[in-house]
Amino acid sequence: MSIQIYNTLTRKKEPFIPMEEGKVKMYVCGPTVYNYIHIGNARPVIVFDTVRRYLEYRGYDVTYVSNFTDVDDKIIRTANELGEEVGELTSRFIHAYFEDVGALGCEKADIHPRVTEHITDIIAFIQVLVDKGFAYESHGDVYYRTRKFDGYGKLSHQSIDELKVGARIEESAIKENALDFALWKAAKEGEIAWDSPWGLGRPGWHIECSVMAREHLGDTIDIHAGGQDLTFPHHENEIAQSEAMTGKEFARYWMHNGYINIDNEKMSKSLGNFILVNDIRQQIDPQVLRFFMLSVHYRHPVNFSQDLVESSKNALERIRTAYNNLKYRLETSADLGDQQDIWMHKVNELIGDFETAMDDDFNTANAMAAIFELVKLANVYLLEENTQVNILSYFIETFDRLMGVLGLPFQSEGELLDEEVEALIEERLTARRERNFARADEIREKLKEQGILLEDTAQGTRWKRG
RNA sequence: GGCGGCAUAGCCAAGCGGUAAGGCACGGGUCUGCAACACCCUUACCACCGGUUCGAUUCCGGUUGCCGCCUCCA
Repeated sequence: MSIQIYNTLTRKKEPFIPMEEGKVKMYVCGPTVYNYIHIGNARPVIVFDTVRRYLEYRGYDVTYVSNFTDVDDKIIRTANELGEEVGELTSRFIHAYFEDVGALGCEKADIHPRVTEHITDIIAFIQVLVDKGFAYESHGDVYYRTRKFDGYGKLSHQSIDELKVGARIEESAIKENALDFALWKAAKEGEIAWDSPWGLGRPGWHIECSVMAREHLGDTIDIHAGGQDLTFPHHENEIAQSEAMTGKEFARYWMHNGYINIDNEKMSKSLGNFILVNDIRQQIDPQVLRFFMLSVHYRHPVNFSQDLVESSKNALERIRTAYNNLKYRLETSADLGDQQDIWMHKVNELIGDFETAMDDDFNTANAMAAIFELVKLANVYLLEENTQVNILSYFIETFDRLMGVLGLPFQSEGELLDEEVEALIEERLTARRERNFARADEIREKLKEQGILLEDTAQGTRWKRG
């Protein structure tokens, strides 16, 4: 069974068959860098990072491109307000972006192109559209002639006429049609600008993705992804631009993630109800945040609240505990060499469940259910008096692989305790042996205040940070 | 007005024709010197009304409620 992907273009799940066997070309729309990203911005980054990881797990060679919009109205406005150069502002927030999504366990794209590095390509692209009659110059701007492109509306499944009815855009004297959109914007006094055949100006928003996707991945790409709200107009416009330019299909699979809501309302910069990743990751383990986001199917909305994050924290803790218990048990287990057995067979079944879930349009919620079944299985195995190294190792290896796909690797607990703490643990052991439980509890309480939790197991006393 | 989504236990969330996965929380039990971890047990008339079907949470029609896109937006 191949991977099934829900394609916005066809509104159906389709078997995923890349153009070139074993290779995937993937483009994900990135942020406009004039502020720290909020957790809503982080969702597509996490979701599609996970998609990428799973494709790689499945053996695909993925080329992943994600852009930065580093020039646009909001950037210019913010730079003016802060009295900062556009370039300074954007590099500051690009840096912050990498820190934020890095903390959330997202790998860097293979290529992170920036608009300002592609101005020449953008101008050349627009020129072709003008030459082909798909674009026209007006008052120093250049607009896309939406009427001319037959497929306009095919992604958002709207006809031009329907769109016009709903459009809150004023009919403009500058544009031929209200739905025409800017490819190139004439510069206003003092704005950052580049020279072009149409005078000083800068690119419109939509053109950059068409150009950069083509530049780095070619005329046709396998997967184009982004937030649901980009479907229209952004992605619709990209299709119009790219397909008019090349005469070829632009993207074969369109994937869109749902929003993050706060109190059942969309979180957005314009509504002002956003939570910055930069703030929240100081308070909440970023892995918990990632776990939380992946606990819901990517196309569904997810409501954010402290309570839900708290329950995610406990859930993740259960997985980590099982993993650590397996590792701990390694030291006191028999090494009988490699041998197959019933436990490993059950683990394999759960790996199969995990893959079935992920194959089904990256159903991370179900994939996690498989992981929890694995947790249960591991815990039951740990109930056995005599555990074996090769079975424990297989559990551990499986946890590492599957959690790796979700971008939730286990952090090593390699840190050492200071001597004082070690001494206290020793003292407590002695106290317990002498059945001086008052002293033992006192020590445990004391260490707890320092964030060190002690657990007495059949294999000895162990500690963990809590 | 056009297009679309959602409504499943206290909470979160899968499932989408054969009487409901998983997680969190709660309660009961086992284990433990006590804990912690863990294990076992318990917990659902699948928004409402019709229809199709031997059979519907799952398909169709309608109702209600919530949300989104059609404007910058992940």
